Amino acid sequence: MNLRENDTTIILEKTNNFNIEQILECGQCFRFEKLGDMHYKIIAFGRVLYIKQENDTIIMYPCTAEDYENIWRSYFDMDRDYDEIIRRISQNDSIMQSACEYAKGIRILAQQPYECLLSFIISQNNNIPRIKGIISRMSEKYGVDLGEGYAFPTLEQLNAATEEDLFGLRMGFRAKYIRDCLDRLTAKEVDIENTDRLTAEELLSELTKIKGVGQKVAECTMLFSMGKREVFPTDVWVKRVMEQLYFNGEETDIKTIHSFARDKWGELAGYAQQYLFYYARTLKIGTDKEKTK
DNA sequence: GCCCAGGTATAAA
DNA sequence: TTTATACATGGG
Repeated sequence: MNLRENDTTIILEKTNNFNIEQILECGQCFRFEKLGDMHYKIIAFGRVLYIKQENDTIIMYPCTAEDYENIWRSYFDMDRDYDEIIRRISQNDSIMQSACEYAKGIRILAQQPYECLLSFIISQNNNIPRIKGIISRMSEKYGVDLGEGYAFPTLEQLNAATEEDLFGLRMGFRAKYIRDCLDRLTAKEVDIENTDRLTAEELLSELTKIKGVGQKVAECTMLFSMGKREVFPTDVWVKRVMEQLYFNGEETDIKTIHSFARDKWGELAGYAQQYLFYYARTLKIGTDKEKTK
């Protein structure tokens, strides 16, 4: 992979396993806007980034070499060998081979834990377009104006909001959960910054102290912002695709799915999960209007 | 109008 | 311990 640059644009050439549409639309983050085919606007780390992809060439702007090295390189997980991951999780597994072939451009982003946690609290029993809307309204009202968008509000900024204020953003019953989360982070009852030394199990019990945070929200937060690649968040789509393809159409439960995934994919289960999620949701696998492609 | 959405808290059995 | 239900909102 070569890298060229000028003042405000970064161009990456010959990238592998990078598809900006799949990366953004696979349900791991919510602060992006589609501008055109393979052309997106992202807000993260208090910045607006435009990104356009043509085959294996990626253009990012405005972006200095320093921005790329300090922020976006790790955000897009550029130093990971995804060929190797796909090889390992799909060996002797024709189902995972299909999912990886379909979604081979996915990368698991390294988001900020605080933003990720709040976003996935909002995500519960909710759909992606509406989740994006709620987070967008929250950012417009409480976040910093970046000129071409609003930053995700900091803990200090959001602390100005009462539960009623949050409810006014049309997040519904999740308002009390967000308020509880903010309170516990402010009181430092829950620490989401220094998590590298904690196991996924330890982090699960830490995060689930927060009201409205159960296993699923905790696992998404761990996978998408804390580098815990072994967790296997299991939502309705993952459950569906697992039941249909791995459990022969039989109904099963989360526990069974988790131990199956841990045995089969081990420390790479998070990647397997994300390929399956995109595969299942995009093709509507396991529903009556399932797409055949 | 109905069903569903990257679930969880709470009550009841 | 497991199972049932409420929860706010809006897209399809």
